[in-house]
Amino acid sequence: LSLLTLLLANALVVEKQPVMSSTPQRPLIVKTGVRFSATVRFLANLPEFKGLLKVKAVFDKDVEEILTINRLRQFRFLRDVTKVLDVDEPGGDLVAEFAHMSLKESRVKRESRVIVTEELHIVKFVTEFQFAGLGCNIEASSLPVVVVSSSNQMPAAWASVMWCNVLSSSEPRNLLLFLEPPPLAWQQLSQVLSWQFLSVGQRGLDENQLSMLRDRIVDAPEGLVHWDRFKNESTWTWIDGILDLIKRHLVDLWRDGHIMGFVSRKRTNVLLRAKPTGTFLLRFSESNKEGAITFSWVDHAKEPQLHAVDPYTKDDLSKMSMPDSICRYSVKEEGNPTRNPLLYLYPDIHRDAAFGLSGTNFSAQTNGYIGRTLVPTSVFPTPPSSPQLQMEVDPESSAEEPWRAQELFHHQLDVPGSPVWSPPAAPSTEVNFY
Amino acid sequence: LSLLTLLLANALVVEKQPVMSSTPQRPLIVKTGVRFSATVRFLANLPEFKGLLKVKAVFDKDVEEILTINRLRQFRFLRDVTKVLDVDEPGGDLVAEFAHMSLKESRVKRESRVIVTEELHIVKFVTEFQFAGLGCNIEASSLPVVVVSSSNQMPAAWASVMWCNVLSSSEPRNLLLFLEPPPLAWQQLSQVLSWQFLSVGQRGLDENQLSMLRDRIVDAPEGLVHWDRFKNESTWTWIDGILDLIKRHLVDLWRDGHIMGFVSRKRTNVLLRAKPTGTFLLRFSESNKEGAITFSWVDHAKEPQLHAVDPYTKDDLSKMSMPDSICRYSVKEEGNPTRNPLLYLYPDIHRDAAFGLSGTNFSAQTNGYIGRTLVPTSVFPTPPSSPQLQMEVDPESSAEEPWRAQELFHHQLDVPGSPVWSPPAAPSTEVNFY
DNA sequence: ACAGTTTCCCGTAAATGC
DNA sequence: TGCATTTACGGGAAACTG
Repeated sequence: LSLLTLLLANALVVEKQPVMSSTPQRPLIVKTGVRFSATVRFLANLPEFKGLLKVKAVFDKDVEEILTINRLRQFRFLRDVTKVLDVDEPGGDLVAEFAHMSLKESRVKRESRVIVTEELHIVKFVTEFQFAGLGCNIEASSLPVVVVSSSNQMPAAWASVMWCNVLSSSEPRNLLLFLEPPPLAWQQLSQVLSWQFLSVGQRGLDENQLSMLRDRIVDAPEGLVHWDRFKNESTWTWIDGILDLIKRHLVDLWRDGHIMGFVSRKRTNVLLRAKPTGTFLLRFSESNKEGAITFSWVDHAKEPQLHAVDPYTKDDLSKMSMPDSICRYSVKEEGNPTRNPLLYLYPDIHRDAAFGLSGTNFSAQTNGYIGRTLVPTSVFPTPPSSPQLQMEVDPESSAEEPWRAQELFHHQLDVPGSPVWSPPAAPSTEVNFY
Repeated sequence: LSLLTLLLANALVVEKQPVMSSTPQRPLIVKTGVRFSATVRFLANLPEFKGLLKVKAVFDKDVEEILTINRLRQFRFLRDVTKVLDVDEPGGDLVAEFAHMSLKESRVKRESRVIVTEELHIVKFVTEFQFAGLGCNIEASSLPVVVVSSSNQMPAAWASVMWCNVLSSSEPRNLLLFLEPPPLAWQQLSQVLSWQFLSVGQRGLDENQLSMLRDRIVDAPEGLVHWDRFKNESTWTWIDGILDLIKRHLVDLWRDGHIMGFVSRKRTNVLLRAKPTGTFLLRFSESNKEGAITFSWVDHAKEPQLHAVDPYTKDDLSKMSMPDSICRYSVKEEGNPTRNPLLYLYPDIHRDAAFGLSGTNFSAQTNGYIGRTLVPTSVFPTPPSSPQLQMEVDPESSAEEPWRAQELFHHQLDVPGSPVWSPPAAPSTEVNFY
């Protein structure tokens, strides 16, 4: 009998994914009061057990030892907690699908050294099996679960899940991981980060992007990243804000590799300086707390000169999409007609080839009304009037004469090759979470 | 004893208002699962009853006769349904405050000829009073209550409440009012409508506005408005959309009387035609299903000519406020510098006096980044230019071909005196960027 | 007072019911 | 199938709680 028990214990497998999210991007985080689902699959294909195996979900079973050290929050299921294993399709496995699970916190005094998004919980599925008068219990366990009560906890929860998943390959499962969170090698962390971008934006991070992130995140010479440092505002919160920005507004551009994104200001200057006037690139703001993206362009009017527009946040992009913001961008200099200084996406893609003449342009009169459009506009100070503006505007350049446009045209023909940064061929590096 | 009963019955008064809304604009509508509060006050100041009167809230008490005709939805309270009358402040009345009431629908088969937002319900507060071994019951009743389950039912619910409130002064309370809803005299309805605007926007409707509404709403010569007509899309739904627009984006402008709003296109033309070029007014779109607002202006360039911009919906106004949209509005005519054609708010208030140089203007460079602003722009076709070009003038024309830039440049120098449009005396009529 | 955490609730989208 | 009505839940803000 004990042999049978072991066999069955290894035969139960738990699949768990959030309901409502067709692309399960952020699994293993459960929000109280929001339903989720789990499927338990009996791997040994023994249809003769059909109807005999009743599975029950139990939250945080057998973690008493944890509660003596850390008094974590306790939760209970609201409904739907037992199912009978049954064949899904003819000849298929025995499965039980828990479709409408939902957690509610049991109000007990919490007393823990870790914050709630560092609490790791477990959902166990227990089978009680009656056979020839003898009973035995079989269990299957979910991956560690982070329970949140509000979506404002999602970024922190997601950080925990990432950290956990990286460590699970090397360490035995440890629900008290965050009491003494081990550091991660950059090599490991970078892969998980890249996978985030792949998951959210259908494209991972390339060498150059990872290199910039490494410079920003890793300070220790050994190449380790510590949990406290990773979790702080200028690391994960910053990256998560960018992921959010991509998810909401930039999926297409990111997927197509039109966003260099993680590139320092210094390197931006180096790259663009070697290019003709009007070459620009997109990069994420390094200072902005919430995700933000800006474009920088080069102007060789007299001497090489670099400009960057005030970064766009999600609020800005909800007013006008990035392609529109680029294609309609206007610079106004006193005495000159407005113009769009953005001509070539680095290295040498024509602006409209990359960003299209997207969306609605000026609409004609409709129904007797005059159409209108918002035009993103920057005003450039005119040379004589701006001595106090210490910024990057070269007071001499100012593009007032028509010959300058000729120069632009000349540059356009004179496009050299040699892309310093080339988009990766296909999203490659990935970490499998399932 | 029966005398005492009567006395007490008249002495109970119910105050009812939604929690969470400091200005109780839309009361007597309760949403399932959302808490509301009610205060029951015992008018006869008899502190000796303190602690003896227990009040219980009952939903739809004694409306059995209604259920035989109309099988309405049934609801029950989730919690907090009994309170003991107590003195609030020293020497004050006896009151009971039901602070956390909330309704849940009891699932029974509904079978009614009216839609759910026409169902009228009642909350009764019942007192059981024990005195010298004798008991008597005292009741107090709320005003009719409309119960909704989602905020998408609020406009319809609000229509019912308005209709009800007008009729309650002339008719006895009738929970089956909407089986045969009586028509309303315009005189009555108009007052309620005006009060809505007062409540939402701190200013009621004036004679002219009401007159326009009357023309639109009342068709019967007797001056009656019928419920079915009022409730339809082009009446209440339209008005409610405008109320919503005011509440979200236009409170200040409405309060200050800068929005004429309800004025026909024809009358707009008459008013503006008699005014100098650049005079404009704000009116609500009559065709747009959701609330929308437009501005019309007059131009005496050659012959008197009226223009109106494509109306702004709440989506548009969430991208840029109305004052900003007005103060930064730009018209682009080929060969001319852009200009703002809006000079004087009807009758003769200078634009900036009414709408200020509101909000953030073009910000200079911040943190090394170049500031940017959205400029609402319309392109006007120029008479002589090719007829098929009358729309779709690319605003940027990005100076890619030198001859084209020269042409633009030439045009710019060749600015004719623009006799059509004369600048006003006060600060610059140009779009102010700083 | 304050930070961490949860609850509340609008508005939209999806699901449900008839 | 379509419409009426309810449920689901993300996200922002208020409320809670030590």
